[in-house]
Amino acid sequence: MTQVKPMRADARRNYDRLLKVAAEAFAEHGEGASLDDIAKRAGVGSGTLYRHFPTRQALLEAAYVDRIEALGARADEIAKELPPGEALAEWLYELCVGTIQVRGMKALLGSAVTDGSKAALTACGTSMKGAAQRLVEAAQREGTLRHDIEPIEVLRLAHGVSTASELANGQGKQIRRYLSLLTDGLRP
Amino acid sequence: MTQVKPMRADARRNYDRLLKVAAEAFAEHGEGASLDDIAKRAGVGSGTLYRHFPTRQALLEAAYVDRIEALGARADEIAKELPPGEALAEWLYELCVGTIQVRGMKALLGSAVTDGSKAALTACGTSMKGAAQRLVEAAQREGTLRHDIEPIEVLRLAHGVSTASELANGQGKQIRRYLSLLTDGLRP
DNA sequence: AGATAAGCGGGGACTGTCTCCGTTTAACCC
DNA sequence: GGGTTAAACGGAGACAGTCCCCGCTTATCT
Repeated sequence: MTQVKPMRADARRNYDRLLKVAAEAFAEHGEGASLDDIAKRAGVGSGTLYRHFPTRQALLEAAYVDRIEALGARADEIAKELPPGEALAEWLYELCVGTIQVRGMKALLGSAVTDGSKAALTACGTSMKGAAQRLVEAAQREGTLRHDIEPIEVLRLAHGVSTASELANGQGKQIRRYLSLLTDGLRP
Repeated sequence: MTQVKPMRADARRNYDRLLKVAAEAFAEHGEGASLDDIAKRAGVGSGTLYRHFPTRQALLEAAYVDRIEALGARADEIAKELPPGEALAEWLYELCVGTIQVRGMKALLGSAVTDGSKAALTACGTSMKGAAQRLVEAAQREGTLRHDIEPIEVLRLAHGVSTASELANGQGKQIRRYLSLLTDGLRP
């Protein structure tokens, strides 16, 4: 489903450059980075940017899908190496680190787990929810995680932990600490 | 230290109207509400707004100090009615509810507990930290709360819980649930 | 090479922020 | 009351960002 017809060569070139520049810009200035500026730095007009990516959200998502999907794949790797409970904790840790370090990703992951918006069906949202579901269900089967909790709730809570850690501003030192508080609370 | 010289009558009038309108606007449109629009709705020029409140943050704070201080006072009321551990939990609940319901307050409370910015010394930051400290220390003395946790960390974690609850979008139903997860994790 | 439609890009309308400075007016003194 | 003065006002305008529109360019196919 990537594309019914292959893109024209120039379109493809511009698309790729925009993505590359956007990832840098969002990482540097956060999700509020100037879109016209991204267009300029990619050497295209703003019209081109808005045609490829109608909203800021769309660009944000496109710029980080690969990273998100890597995180999804990472869930399965970790699941092979550690017992379910620890695997979940470790994956959440990596998720939080990513959320904080790559500045633009916070907004993206946040909207991916927001209830009630139409953003629920984005590619990266699906990927995250899938990964979370596998780890959560395994941990519940093992008996190290409460049964009265849904995968998406775990993602939301992890987002909360990221927010709290960000406030502490200690270059991520707090993440493990705060996350362990959460996992303690999540035991049966 | 309210004011060395009393304000001129017109200045005081404008100041008050701005505050009233600002509280409404922030509640309605969130922290991003248009400042020029607030000025217009208050019937003053934008210059007047910016003279009284040099930054968005300043206006936000001025608009909600009374609410914040009420929350500070509430801490002591609750402390009289409930044993320390429960008192802390109840106060955090009210704090989270306020954070979510009054849209503009989230940004304000967030920056109040952010480490490393100069915003640390704001009036409402001090008020919150004081209230948190009293409840946290009481609970620790009682033995229902870990000793290796600081008051400000509790505030940051509560902010995280608010964020997570907000994502769930269930009109605050999740708050108790998510908060109890946190308090479970915070037990010794 | 020529036809054609996909794609480009930047000008411009619009919204919001924030400052500057000429004008107004409250407060004080006689 | 009337005059003086400094505090306060207000809105024009410079600037930055978003986003759309439409005449021009160019990749692709024959």
